[in-house]
Amino acid sequence: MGVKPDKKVTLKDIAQALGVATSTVSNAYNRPDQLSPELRERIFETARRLGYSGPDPMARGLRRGRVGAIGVVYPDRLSYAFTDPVAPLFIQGIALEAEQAGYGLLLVGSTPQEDSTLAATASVDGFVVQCFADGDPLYQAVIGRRLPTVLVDNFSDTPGLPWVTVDDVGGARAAAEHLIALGHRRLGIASLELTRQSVGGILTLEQQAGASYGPTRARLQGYRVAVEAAGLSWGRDVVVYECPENTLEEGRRAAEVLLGQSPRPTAILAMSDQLALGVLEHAARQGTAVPTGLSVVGFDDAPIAAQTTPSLTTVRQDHVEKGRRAGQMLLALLEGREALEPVILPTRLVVRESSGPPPRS
Amino acid sequence: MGVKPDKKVTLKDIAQALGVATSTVSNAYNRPDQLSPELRERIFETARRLGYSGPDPMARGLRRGRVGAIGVVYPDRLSYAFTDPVAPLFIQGIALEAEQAGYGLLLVGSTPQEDSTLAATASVDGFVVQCFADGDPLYQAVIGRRLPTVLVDNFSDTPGLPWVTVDDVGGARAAAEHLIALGHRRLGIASLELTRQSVGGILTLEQQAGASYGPTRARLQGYRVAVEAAGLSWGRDVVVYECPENTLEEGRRAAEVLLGQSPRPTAILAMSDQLALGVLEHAARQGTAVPTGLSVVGFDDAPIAAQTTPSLTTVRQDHVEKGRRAGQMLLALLEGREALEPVILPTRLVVRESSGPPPRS
DNA sequence: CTGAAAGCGCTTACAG
DNA sequence: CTGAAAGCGCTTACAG
Repeated sequence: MGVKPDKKVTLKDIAQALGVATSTVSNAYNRPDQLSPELRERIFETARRLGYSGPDPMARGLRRGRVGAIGVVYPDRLSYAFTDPVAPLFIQGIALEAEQAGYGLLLVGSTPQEDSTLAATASVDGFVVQCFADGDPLYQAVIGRRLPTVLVDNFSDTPGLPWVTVDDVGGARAAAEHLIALGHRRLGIASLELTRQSVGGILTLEQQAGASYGPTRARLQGYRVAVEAAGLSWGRDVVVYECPENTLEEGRRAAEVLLGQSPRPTAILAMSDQLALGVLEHAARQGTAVPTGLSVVGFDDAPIAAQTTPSLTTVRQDHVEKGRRAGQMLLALLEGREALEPVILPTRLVVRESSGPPPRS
Repeated sequence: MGVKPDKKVTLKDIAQALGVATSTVSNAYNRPDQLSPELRERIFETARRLGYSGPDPMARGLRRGRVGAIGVVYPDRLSYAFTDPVAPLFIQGIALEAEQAGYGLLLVGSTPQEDSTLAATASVDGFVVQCFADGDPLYQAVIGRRLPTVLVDNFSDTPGLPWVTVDDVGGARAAAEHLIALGHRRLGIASLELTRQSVGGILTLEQQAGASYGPTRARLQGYRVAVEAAGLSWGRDVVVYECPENTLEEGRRAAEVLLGQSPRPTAILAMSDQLALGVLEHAARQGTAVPTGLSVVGFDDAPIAAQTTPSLTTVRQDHVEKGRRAGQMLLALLEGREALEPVILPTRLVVRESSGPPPRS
């Protein structure tokens, strides 16, 4: 340490040392116009000398009812958040707005102990909450705080809070339509989690109906609309595999299982680029050429999607913008401005090299 | 909103409603063993009914002298942090430790207004500070807080605080030695910033001597040791181009300028993978084959380095581990345990496809 | 321009 | 097991 003082120096100490009232010292920091520049400088000088680092943030926060921090809540362990290449983009978007307004970002996730104390005890002025499953205790803890809160990504039980989401249904539909238009008649889906703590595997129709995560549910629906509009049977021509985690490994496993089905799918729709990259990896290892032997379509348009070989056909959503909008909505609430209207951001199919006609057979 | 109560419900309200002392209500939340389970349940029941969401974090923080948050300070605008593919890994490392101990992560950067108020007013128990240039006001503001603080990445003026860094000198040296061993005699360096708010460009020897950022200085030194050990002249055989930002675009520009020198370098050492990827892009656009026409070596071993075509030869450092160690050191301080010793993490050259012998000429 | 006083919402010895 | 009291460090009307 070395710098840690023996006892905390407070505003009061400065006031005493100078023989002025504490309110005057407070004013020196918060209302420069309320005292002479000379006195103000003497106060700062004394503060420096005594090692006073300015008003204590917690005491000030308590008094003012504002700390200057936005809570960004991740539905899982925080360390997992950074496994996903698009999570940083979303946070960047929030940061863009927060830094303008002078707010910091408090990242909150679940703890290994599975309690939700962090959300219950986080010193923040409001929350941005992303993609929770119904009944998640962490989510309940956040809502229980009754702070200004913005919901991101298709919540199923939105309690009247402002929200921003993306057109998951439309994006998924466009992805499936693209493959069907190319001639594919047998599709595999590498799905994100449907419910909390799912174990993964091939899903029955009944299990699919129980999807609790908003984006997952919406994307399944979008795929299905396209499939049925083309006269195909969702139950017979499509296999859905649920990945218990959004990782490369699970993407590989999904590909392995899906390609082991018979009849074999000629294309795989992945609900994230992360999963799609795993599918590409599996294909490369198996010597399956993409797109001639297998078509792959992702979701997100992560920066890496354009850089892989082959580059990835995917559904683009603007994660930075999603974060910005959420930040704007929350700041409007925090600053007492008029609440912003909910927003549905567009998605857009980006066709690259990983999709093509199915192999002739 | 909808959920915002008219007036804040406090612990006192619960106590009054039940006719017990406030301390009893407080105990219900903090010391379950201090009262009967029945009374405790009645208290929670009343809290639910009145819409009390538990003890106010700020008041509790003020009283206890602890908020449960670690400040992670980024030397620039926070939104830039997520431009770098390795920043999330570092944060992930800190998160891994913080979530174990029940701490949240408060991300703090500079604000567009260039003041350092956020660092001065952030409600945190301690700081992890990464890579500041000498005299940066944001850094001064953090140090001025006199909170437990851990320094990451080669600080030049370390005021006796615990720190973790990596062997930048050794890594850079290994990278340069690798190229020299392959036969390269003329090197270009795509450098990270040397000082705050630098404008970039080719650097004179004198300018190089003024490097203020620790890692930049250390890597320049490492490259130089290798160059001079091989009997080459640092001033004559090496061109250093400073990139004012760590982005793909600046990497492209660096390549453009460096390859415009005469004699032309046959290899480029980039101080980050991000810059190296920019160099690769420029080469691809110019039709310069890598590694046959140009060798490129990065720094970091970001996840994407293995995925590019050609894959990137680079210096590996473990960003997650760096974050973990910083987190461990800070937590040791916060929890009053014995301070951990400073750590220098190893770096290691990872040879991939982007480096080879120079073209014959 | 300056100062005395109240109070933000809680926790913690301490006494019973 | 329960309660009265002090105080964490500050800001904000308010009076002068």
